[in-house]
Amino acid sequence: MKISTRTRYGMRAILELACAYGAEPMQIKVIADRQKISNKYLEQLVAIIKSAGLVRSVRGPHGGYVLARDPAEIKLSEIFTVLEGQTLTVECVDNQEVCENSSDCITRKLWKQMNDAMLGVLENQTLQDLVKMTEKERMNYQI
Amino acid sequence: MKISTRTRYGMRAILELACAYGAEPMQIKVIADRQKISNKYLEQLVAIIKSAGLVRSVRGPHGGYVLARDPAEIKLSEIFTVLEGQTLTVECVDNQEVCENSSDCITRKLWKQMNDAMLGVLENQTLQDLVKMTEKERMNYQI
DNA sequence: ATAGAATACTACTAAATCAGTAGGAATATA
DNA sequence: TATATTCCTACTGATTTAGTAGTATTCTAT
Repeated sequence: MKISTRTRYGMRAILELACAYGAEPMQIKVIADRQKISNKYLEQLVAIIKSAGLVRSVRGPHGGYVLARDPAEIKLSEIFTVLEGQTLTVECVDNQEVCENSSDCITRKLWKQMNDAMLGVLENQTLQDLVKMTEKERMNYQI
Repeated sequence: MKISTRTRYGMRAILELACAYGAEPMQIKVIADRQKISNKYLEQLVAIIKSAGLVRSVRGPHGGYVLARDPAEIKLSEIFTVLEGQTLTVECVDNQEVCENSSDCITRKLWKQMNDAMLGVLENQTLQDLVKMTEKERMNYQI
């Protein structure tokens, strides 16, 4: 059970944009270089994030991408869902109807516990929290 | 991000064996029928569980499988790991060396939180807990 | 105007994984 | 010896993943 590269790259990319919130648009190329991600692949990932309304784009020279909302207003769960899909463990957790036994399935209760445990982590943090951690990390590095 | 069918089926199968702990060996066929799982596929899954030492087998007529240890002594994390693999979110969480940036990677901290959240669920429950829930569920049904 | 910088769009692909199916070998029981 | 069961291995179609590739579109600056 792994988080896809798509989600890992996408999260790193949007964190870059969150760190640059309020500044000039940032280009795919810049993010790709910094994060060591394939330029072309990242293009597609950012397109996904954009179509979800999390970032806006500016075309042409000096263009790039900017975060669409304040980092404090973007929960990590929202980003994760866009990139990885809604299901965190098993489909029947979100959608009882996919299995007729779901109402009294014991293992489903287990998957739901795991699901909710992850969801708690993602719901209780925003991009702003990651930005702060990034800044703190950079300070440590400088000292 | 989904838990594989392998893990879901395998967990249901071992729960059947846990419910039958102390009784006669239970055959693949019986489990497969009850859980509506392909017989042949389940054979392979139980083989995985067996090679991990969680169940023992008895060949020939009246044979089948029995849980190798008391259900209370088998943590759910052990079963999950055998079926799904060690990684719950991202490899670098268990294995820092797979990425040179892991030491100051902010997103890794996030994946680790999610990882630990799930692990907490799996570490703090044993098969015995699922057996009890199963019995309770059956009682509700009878009333 | 036009060159160039950037995003936007669409199609293709190699590799891996998943969820099985299939068939027969080995072993124990009655 | 017939039968019930596990054991072992090989194959397969479908899907997903992590890209690569090429071109079209849009905006800016000169």
